[in-house]
Amino acid sequence: MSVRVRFAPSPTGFLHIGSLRTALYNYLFARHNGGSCILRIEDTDRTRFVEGAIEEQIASLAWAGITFDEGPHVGGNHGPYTQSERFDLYREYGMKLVENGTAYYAFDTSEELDAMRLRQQSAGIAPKYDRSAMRNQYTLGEEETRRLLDEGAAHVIRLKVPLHQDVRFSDIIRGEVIVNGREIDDQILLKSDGFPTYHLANVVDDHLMEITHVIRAEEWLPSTPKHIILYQAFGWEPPTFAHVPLLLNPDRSKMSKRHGDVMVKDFIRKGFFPDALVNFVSLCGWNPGSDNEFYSMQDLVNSFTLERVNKAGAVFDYQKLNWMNGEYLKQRDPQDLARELHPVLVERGFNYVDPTFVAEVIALVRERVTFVADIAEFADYLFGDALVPLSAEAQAMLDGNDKISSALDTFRKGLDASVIADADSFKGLAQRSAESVGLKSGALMKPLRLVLTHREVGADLFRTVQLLGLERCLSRLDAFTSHS
RNA sequence: GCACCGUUCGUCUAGGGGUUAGGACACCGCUCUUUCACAGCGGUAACACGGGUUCAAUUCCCGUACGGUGUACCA
Repeated sequence: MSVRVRFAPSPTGFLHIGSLRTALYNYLFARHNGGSCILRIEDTDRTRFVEGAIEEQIASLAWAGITFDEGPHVGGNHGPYTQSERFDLYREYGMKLVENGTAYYAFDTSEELDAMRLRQQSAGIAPKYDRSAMRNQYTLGEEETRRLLDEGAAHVIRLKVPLHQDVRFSDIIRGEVIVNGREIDDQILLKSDGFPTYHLANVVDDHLMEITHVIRAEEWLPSTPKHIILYQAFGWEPPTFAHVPLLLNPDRSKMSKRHGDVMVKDFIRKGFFPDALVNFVSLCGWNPGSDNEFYSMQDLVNSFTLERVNKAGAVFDYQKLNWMNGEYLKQRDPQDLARELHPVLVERGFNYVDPTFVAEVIALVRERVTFVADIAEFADYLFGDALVPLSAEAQAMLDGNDKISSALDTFRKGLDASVIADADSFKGLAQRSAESVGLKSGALMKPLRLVLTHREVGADLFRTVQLLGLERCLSRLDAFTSHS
């Protein structure tokens, strides 16, 4: 039987970075095994539905290079892939369980349930549906149940959990997990609005869609026994489970927006490369047992196995992600990067944005920044004529320093096309200019950089001068001279 | 509270009965250098604790501690 996995988000908001990783692991596992990766939308909670969320999540996944073989957007033989479109199915399967005695009607109001939990809490026992004390099919009797149903009373259908039975399943990542039946709640399967809960819909769909491996976040581990019971109740073979560890905040709690950006769209907006993000995220909780840290999507597909997924949660290290993006930045084709940077430059109103020129600037400065867009700020003096104001320290260094002024003046007089064309000529001129006032050439470089770029740090000054061009260099030197 | 899951440098991790416990990010230092960065070299830094089992345990077992997740008519 060929592998079939699914990624099953709910359309309640933007795609979370943790979800991206879960989707990625599903995708990698499917590709690695020549199987299918299915997208299923779990929108059974009508109150939490967010307009446009499905589209956003699919787009974020696609941005990362994660595509699906079946799903609401691409079709397939096991559709529909949106649970709200499968509404009737769940009722039908829920009723099968009522008929075979593994599920039952319950009529309790939420107030009654709250009261029950309160009672249990104060009695110091675990909150759990009390089948023998609440208002349900068993306590009310067949006749009364029938009557309530006939008169259209609000009701739910609950799973009848076998009390005296250990539930066990094998998780690829965790190993054998055993839970005592008495710990498991009589989960609601069908809500009073007729919609299924996650638990029912999930099991029914995974079975009907012939899912072989359920790869999902660790937060689902505690409810997996319910799902196993559900499979048993239906008489179905459960899929293989693999619960992947959580992505964590620095304080080791479940990763949330409290500590920084967590939505994929935030990472896109910040300018991360999709392959850098995918590379980084794949290594949060998994590694192929090698010291190499750089993997293309194809590399990941080739080496991914669930057996090498870690058990413990991983703190999401933004700093290391930045580093990795910088590494990708250094390997990208400058021409491609120029295309990406262009709109940013235009938006900032720069006028030196010829693609070839921009690519040269990128090649010069990219090892100093993390994102392509940073280059617009880092090398603004190359893209436009307006310079940022000099810092106070820079001003102090240049002001009233006769030696430097004089050396700069000498430099300006000697600057011509031939100097700009050749690094040695440039260095020679700088040296002569400096020595003319008894300075070392190094002592002139900083003032020169300040005058030409208004920045204290930057890339190689000769290359910078070259890219600036003679005209701009002269006019900036002149502007300095006329001020001093 | 109860259930489940987890625990190797600050972080991501490799490893696994006998190792100088390896790599990466970050940090510190040196080299290079016109600055910053890159690169190169070097450094600080970890097996949560207690019992077993064993000739030997960081590695296997059991506890404890700590942490996380779950405990909804949410997923």
